[in-house]
Amino acid sequence: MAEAAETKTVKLGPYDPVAIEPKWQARWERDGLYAARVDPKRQKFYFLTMLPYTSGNLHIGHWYAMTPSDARARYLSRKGYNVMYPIGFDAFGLPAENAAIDHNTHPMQWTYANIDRMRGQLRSMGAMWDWSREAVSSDPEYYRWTQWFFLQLFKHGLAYKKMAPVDWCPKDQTVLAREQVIGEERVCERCHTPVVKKDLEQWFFRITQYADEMLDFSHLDWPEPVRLLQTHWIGRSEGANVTFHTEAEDEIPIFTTRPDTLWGATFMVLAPEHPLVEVLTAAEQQHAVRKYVEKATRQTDIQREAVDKEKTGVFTGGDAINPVNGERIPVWVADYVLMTYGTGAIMGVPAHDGRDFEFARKHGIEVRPVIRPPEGAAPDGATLRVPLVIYGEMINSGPLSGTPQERAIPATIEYLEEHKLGERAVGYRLRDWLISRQRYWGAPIPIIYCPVHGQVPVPDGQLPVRLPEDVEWLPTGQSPLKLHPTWKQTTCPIGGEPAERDTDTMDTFMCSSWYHLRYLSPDYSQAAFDPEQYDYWMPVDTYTGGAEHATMHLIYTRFFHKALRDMGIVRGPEPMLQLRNQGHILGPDGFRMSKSRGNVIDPDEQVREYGADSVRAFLMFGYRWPEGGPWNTDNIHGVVRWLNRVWSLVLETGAAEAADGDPVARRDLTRKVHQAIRAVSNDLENFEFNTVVSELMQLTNAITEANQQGLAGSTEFNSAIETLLLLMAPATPHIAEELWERLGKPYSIHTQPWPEHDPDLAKEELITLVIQVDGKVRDRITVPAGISEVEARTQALASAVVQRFVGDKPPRDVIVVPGRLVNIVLES
RNA sequence: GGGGCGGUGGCGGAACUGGUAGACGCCGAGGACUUAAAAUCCUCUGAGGGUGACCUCGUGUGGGUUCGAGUCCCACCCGCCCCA
Repeated sequence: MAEAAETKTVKLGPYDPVAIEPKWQARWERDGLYAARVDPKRQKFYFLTMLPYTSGNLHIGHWYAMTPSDARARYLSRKGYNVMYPIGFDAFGLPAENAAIDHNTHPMQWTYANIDRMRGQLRSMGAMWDWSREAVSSDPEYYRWTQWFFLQLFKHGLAYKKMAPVDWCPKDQTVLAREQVIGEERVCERCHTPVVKKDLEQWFFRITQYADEMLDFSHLDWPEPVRLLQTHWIGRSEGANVTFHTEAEDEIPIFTTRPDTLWGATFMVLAPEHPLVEVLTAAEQQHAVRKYVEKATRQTDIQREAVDKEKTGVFTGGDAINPVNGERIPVWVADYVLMTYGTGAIMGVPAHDGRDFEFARKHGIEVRPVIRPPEGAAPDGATLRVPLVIYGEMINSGPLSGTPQERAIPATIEYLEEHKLGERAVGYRLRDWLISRQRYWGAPIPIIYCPVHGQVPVPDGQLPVRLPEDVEWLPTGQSPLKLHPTWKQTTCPIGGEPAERDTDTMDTFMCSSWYHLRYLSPDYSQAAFDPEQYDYWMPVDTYTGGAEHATMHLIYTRFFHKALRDMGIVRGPEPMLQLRNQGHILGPDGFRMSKSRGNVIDPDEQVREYGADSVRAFLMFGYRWPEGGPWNTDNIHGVVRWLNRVWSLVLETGAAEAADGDPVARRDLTRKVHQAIRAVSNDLENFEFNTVVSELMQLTNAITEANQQGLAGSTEFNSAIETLLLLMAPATPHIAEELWERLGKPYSIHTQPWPEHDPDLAKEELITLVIQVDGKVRDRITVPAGISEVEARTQALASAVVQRFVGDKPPRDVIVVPGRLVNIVLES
């Protein structure tokens, strides 16, 4: 008894998050509360959230992405899973160099200073990160393995070097992956400078080899929009490869999804960069073609493909032979055909393609319909006003005329194969992944060029190929490593000849394609990861991050996994089983936060002012997580008030003498508690964080009311308070721990089992039965929850209000929805 | 042009498989406490009308299905994203 009295001596005082939060953060870390260890007896859960780029300051957006994830990871841990929730830094990349230029420092210094600052900021969230698993992609012991993976891809024929026209950013002085060129204006995603084309020898990964497999999402619980985005990005299309010829027998291969329109080809178009342009151009067209090609290459990158753009082009003066009918058709050069897409040449079928139609009409080329619309007569090409982008019966198609719609494409392909003119083919929009970068701050490509042995991989024992620190890394268009006086000079690992290193670095998406593996064992030196850790933890069970990574990181990392799987390095069809995307927090003005706009919300300031728990709870409460929205300076007050109310409610009632109170009120309170357990659990499970907080607020309101009814000190009341704290702990870990301790409960609240709800206790005894007349609510009566349909009907008809509407006419129908409503139908 | 997502009070947002629209919170108004203010607490708060407990309207617009539609179907408008 004396002991009980002592535990109830509770210190009062104002809620001061700034005082309690760092204290608990330090304690949790000291105690290794969140260190995840392999434990075969327990069900593992690998919970991964996209790692931050080391941009210098954590953004409120990071909080928005990470703290609800953390709450869910905490919930799963309390449910009994052995949860691993790691964190690290995506530390290589262009912004480090650009910022270093601005700040007149070294990219490495800039990056590591940022990491230090960001570690502090991340700690202030009070998340359950296992810091012992931290990995930094710019550490030599990390990129050693990035390089090793590159070599594995190389050795398995998945990395190759080729000359290619690539997108070059003149400002950042580097090539970009196609994914990094954005918008109609085709600008660099970082600096928004229009990109230009350049021919360079570059390293590519054969991601296209996995195109088909990546269209299979059957192993994944990923959001439909991301799956669609990836499907469209991969862009599989079925059709045929057909080889046209020039009169000089040069081959012009094309890919078409509409082989059934081959007889309607009345011209061909080559991309300006197409090697045959020069060959085909007639003497009298030389000047015009050369001028056009020059102009096109210069503006290649600006709106070349835009649909609304005028279809410009020039005639080469040369002809090609249509293989199916031997007809000579003129070959044009036009910039609406891209060298990087397909084969860089197309057949022009103006009658049945929008862009070809526009081009033909503009340049006076014949339009010849070869497909009859399902209803109606054969159209006349001369008077056709819109292209017939349709499927139908083949006409004007030589031996295949009359082939019905369903047979048109297969029949044509059979014809092509039979006559050796072409064959069935599958085309993809997806291109191989260009990974070379002519910049400094990245992992060097571990290849040595030997005059005798050619491309020679750096032997594993010599990894990592370290990035030299003493370089002039300012952008010049050349790789900085190339300009270093000695770095590139080496000897051939095979024959010892003087040789040169590759001086490019790798796209940073390479680093982030496997970071989930480094988290398994960041200090492991025998391999990229410790197999024992892999066997236990992989695959990632839940992955959270922004949907904007759908066609980049999320495709690359799937490719990477599948490639490694085929090499026997990893197992399983996919690396990340469940994906959930959060939206974005905008500035209070509704625009994207940016320094130039001055609408950036600094999380540190918010934490100083309101405390981490309030910021966390507000970010969960104020938005639909997948959608996000503008930061709302007012709404956070509601959450702050709530936590203050919880604080004083718990502390004021914690010392209450044992009491009973009204039994009905006690049962009501218990019901609310069990309903809250059910709701909070469901919503954490389903990533519905806004209602998690609203349910916790409702439970707080119910307990406050119970307190006013004099229930404080009763078993039910104490249990309600305890449950409230247990349920709050994932969302607001610090205040929950602090109050838990002040109530004399055992450390730590974060290792307490998650409460289970009892369905019987959660069940309502009385319900409000809605009574409608002709679908309009006319009355509400309170009835026992288990009321029979007959009884519900009787009581509804007896309602005085209803009587007024019903009168003496017998109702046409009465619909009873058990537990919900009765609808009395009078009219038909 | 194609595809995706969304449109609910002054605001953020709730609403289970079609069944009480607006939970929870913000803002606002009134009141209590205070010398006063802040904080806190209480009441009200979709619109219109009858001045409490009554009716009408109301989930982007127009149609439809249904006893009943925010929810399902068709057409359209607007916003955001992706692709051309």
